[in-house]
Amino acid sequence: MSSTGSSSFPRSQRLKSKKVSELVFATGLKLKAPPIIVRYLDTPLSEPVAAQVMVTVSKRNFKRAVDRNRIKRLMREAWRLQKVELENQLIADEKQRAIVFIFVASEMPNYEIVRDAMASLIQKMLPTKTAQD
RNA sequence: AAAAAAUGAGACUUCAUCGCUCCCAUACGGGAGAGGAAAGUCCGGACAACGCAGGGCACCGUACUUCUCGAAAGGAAGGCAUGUUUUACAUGACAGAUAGUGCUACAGAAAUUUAGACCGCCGAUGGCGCCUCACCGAGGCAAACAGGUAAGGUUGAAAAGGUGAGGUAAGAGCUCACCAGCGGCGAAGCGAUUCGUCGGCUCUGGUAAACCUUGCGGGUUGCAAGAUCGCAUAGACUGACAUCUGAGGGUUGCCCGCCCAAGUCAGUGGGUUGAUUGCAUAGAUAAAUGAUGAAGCGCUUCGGCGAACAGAAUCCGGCUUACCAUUUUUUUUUACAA
RNA sequence: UCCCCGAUGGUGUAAUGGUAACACACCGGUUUUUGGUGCCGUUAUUCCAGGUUCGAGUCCUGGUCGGGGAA
Repeated sequence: MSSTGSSSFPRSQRLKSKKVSELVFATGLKLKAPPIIVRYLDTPLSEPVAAQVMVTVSKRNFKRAVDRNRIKRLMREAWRLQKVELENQLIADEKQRAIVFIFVASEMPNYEIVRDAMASLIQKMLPTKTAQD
């Protein structure tokens, strides 16, 4: 496991396992900060990282691949720049976490909306973690 | 000058910081990184597997000519047809309806192996009736009985060439002239085709984006093809057929042919379903190509915006569809000036 | 990525190239004291745009939307 958090986001920090993702959708905790919903679960991961993240956008709301690609890139960028605090907390607690971000609105967002929603979600995930301890 | 249409170009640029994917490097570090359509998947090709040689049928595609491209339903030039603002553009699945079969509703008298007589026209010829001529017989009149007739009317998308003249009892390509279509011959052209001439019109409605016929072309399946490694494994039971005069299999939509052949097929019930490669001078596999700031440039309703269509998944060529600002060329219309 | 299908009233389905039919639902009328039942009626640019044909839901071409399959 990498010793400290940083603002890089390599492939090893992407959630790719079908089993883990199904487990997250079935039993993970759920938090809302419109227009994003997050589901997450503390579980052992295949790679030695603090967290693995997946972002999704429904094809039903955004028909064109260009729009879906842009929203997913904005969400990844917002996560990359704000994840350090949560990562450090997880490393301190020696836990691994699988996280899925779901974009549920049907209108194109700008970067400020995505960044603020992501910040709100990360702050919400921190207290619940500390409360369990 | 404006508007509209068609057509071609164009598809923001540079720098810095933080990141992402791949490659090179021991390391520091360095390099590459979405489109004109990446789209639709409509054509064609590369590549791959299958067939053990080969042949036939079925099926599918295609259809004016010449040239061109590795090939194609692509491109260029030309011919013909249709349309229009009619002589210049646009469009065209432009082989065959005289090989055969089918369909052609309703309406209409009649809708296709020279059809069809409802109204109409005629009734020369034959017959019935009446009248006149003093006979045999001849002539006339009326009706429309037999019958003739496709000129005219009616229906329909379509009624069996069109117009005119002759002809006839009335009519009819029955005859003639011109036109249209068909066929033969000659000339021009590589050719599609065009022009001229002759012939008969007894055989000629439409539909082939109906079956079909003719010519030409196509083996089938697609990177989830395929290859390698790994993991698992299984025998059993039931039924059928057969053991060289041979079941079954290779074998594909089918058949012939060819090859293998002692066990095979079907069902019940079980096991496995990971990775690498294929794969690229962008290149992954829950799928990278982004965010922020500055300057320039463009637009602006002076707030600002970076645009429209749109995001590589084996690759290449073409087609089709979508498309903002700016701009090239052409055409048309309107206005103004000379 | 590759290969295939489909689209008909509000819903579910029909329809040899020849008047778009049936059932349920909705709405209106009628019968009934009222409601139900029954009876009568209304409701479709056959997904869109072109083409072939005398005539297209059907045949052909292009597009839009929806659905399915693959080792």
